[in-house]
Parts: sequence; C-alpha cells; structure tokens
Amino acid sequence: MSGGDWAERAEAQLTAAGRKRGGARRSLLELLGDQSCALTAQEMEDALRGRPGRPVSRASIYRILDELEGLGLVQRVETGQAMVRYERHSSSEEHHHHLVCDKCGLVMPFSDPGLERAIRSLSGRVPLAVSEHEIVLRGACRECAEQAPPGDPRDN
Amino acid sequence: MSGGDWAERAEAQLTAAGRKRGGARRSLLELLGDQSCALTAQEMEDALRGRPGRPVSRASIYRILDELEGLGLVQRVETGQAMVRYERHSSSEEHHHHLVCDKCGLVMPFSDPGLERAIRSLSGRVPLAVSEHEIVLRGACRECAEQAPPGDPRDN
DNA sequence: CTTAATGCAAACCGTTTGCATTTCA
DNA sequence: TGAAATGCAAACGGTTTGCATTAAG
Repeated sequence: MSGGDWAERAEAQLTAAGRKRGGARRSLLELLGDQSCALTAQEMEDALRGRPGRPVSRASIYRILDELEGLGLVQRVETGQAMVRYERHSSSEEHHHHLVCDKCGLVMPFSDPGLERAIRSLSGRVPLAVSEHEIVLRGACRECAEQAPPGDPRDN
Repeated sequence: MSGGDWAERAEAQLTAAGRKRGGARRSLLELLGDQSCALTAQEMEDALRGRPGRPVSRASIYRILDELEGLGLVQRVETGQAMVRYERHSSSEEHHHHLVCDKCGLVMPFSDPGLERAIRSLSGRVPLAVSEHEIVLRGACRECAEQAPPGDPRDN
C-alpha cells in the first residue's frame, strides 16, 4: 500500500464516518501518507508549514490524529522520548517496529518475520486478547556508536 | 535476585557513587524491591504514604528514579498510558515485558524465551548497537474481554 | 562544616479543550 | 442553513526545577 493509497483510503473512511472534508485534514493525510516512519505532532506542524498544502494548527493536528487513531488509520508509537509519535497504520506486509538511538534521538523502522512469528505464537499463551504489539530497540545508532565506542564507561 | 537483594545492591552502588543515605530514598528502594511489575510515580507516592517506612514527596520520587535510571538500577516502561512507569532493572533470568489492557489499564508482566531469542538474533542484523528492548502487547485482559466479547464493533 | 537529600511550590511543556469563526455538504 | 472543521489562546496534568531547610559523613 503506497502512501497515496493510504491517504485515499483514509479520506474514504472518514467520509463514510460522516465527516466533512477539511483542508487541514487533507494536508495532514497527505503528509502522513508520505512518511516511512513515525513523526511527532511538532514535526508534522513544521513540515506542513514548509509544504505546498497549507499550514495546520497544533490543535487541529492533535484532533485529527486522535480521530484517525480511533478509526485505526494511524497508530501511536512510544519511543521513550518526550513526545509521542504517530504513523499511518500499516498493512501487515508493511508492519514495522522501531530502533531508537538513545544519544541522538534518531528513530528508524525495522521489521523481522522471526519476531512477528514469536509474537504470534506468544499471543495465544498470555492472559490477554492481544490486538496489537509494539517493540522498541534502544541503543546507539551507527554514527553515535562511532563517537562513543563500545567499552566506554557508562555505556549502559 | 530477590527484591531485598536488589535494594541492597542499589544502596551499595549509590554509596559507591558518593551519595549519602537518605530516608526517602531508602523507603523508595524498599518499595521498588518489593514489586513484581512497574509502578507510576503516583502509585509509588500513594504506596509510601500507607507504609511502615515514610512518606516521600513527589519531587524526590522523580529525582530518585532519575538517579536510579542513570545507574541502570531501574528502567522506564512506556505502556502507552498517560504516565510513565518504572521498575527495578531485572537480571536476565527475571527479565520481562508487559501486557497492557486497553480497557481497564491493567499492566501485567510476561516473559518468553522464544521472543528473547528472536530479539537477540535480530540485534545483530539492525543498524543499531542494541542495549535494550521493550515489548508491549496491548489488548483486552480476561475480565474486560468477557464484558465486551470479540466481534464487538470498534473492536479494533 | 561541607555537601547531598528532601519538601514545597512554582515553572515547564506536550497535549487537550473552550469558544468564536470558517468551511463543507 | 446546520453540522463539522479549524485556529487561537487558555487550561490541564505529569514531570522538572529553584530554593530554603534538613541531615549524612
């Protein structure tokens, strides 16, 4: 599913839910559709200010995200940083998780079939009807790892 | 490693780091040592108010947690709820992850060797020097699943 | 005595909300 | 024309910080 497809589907689902088409929302959908990984509300606001579409106020960004989350069109990503991130909800083929660099804050997507398999098998054995899962690996990204090589004190 | 052992080790490590022994901190260490899963600062404050030790102010709780996190003695747990949780950093045998009920907010620990294996193997294949990982499964706990059986609209 | 630890209250800051205005169907 | 969408600014609430006080070594 491409980002454009996602944005279209989102529009359709919103219309089906009886919502009107607002310009702010269209801009945000377009932005979200283009991303390969999660953004913060702040990053969205900044990105929309320097874009063909139109700037969107912070309040609207949060409101729209909340709405989209309720419809299952976006998902929250908790990276352990100050701000919550959001990304479009992926089809299972595109489903990914996140790598977070503790030093510079870089967030990267990754995916692994073995991990998904482990999660699926696990889901049947826990006292919870699992509807989603989130995995975050933390550490040092390539660039930061070079600057502070392993074996460093306080490496932990 | 029992909770008591952990609290002792934590005291020792703090002393080694040149810190003095404060009553608030001792109370909090004792509380954290007793827990089997992550607590919020709020929960800690409440628990300490009704305990043999002594009440501890919110500010001190946050300061102490921050200190302990820096020393690798506790770890943050992001459950996607409003507040961050903290729990003592587990030895690898006790290492666990979390199940979170979206309906009632219940947080439960779980662990799975297969999952850990998948993460370990994965760690060598991503562009990040992985130092830790966090896994959260979300869904409906037994009790909540009964009240709103599967197949419910908006189940997603 | 010197420095860390603690409590209180104020400050912070990401997020949410109230309200007046604009836009869509 | 009526409901939804939007922006602005104020309110919220978990967390952090400044500062005066207390306590450990």
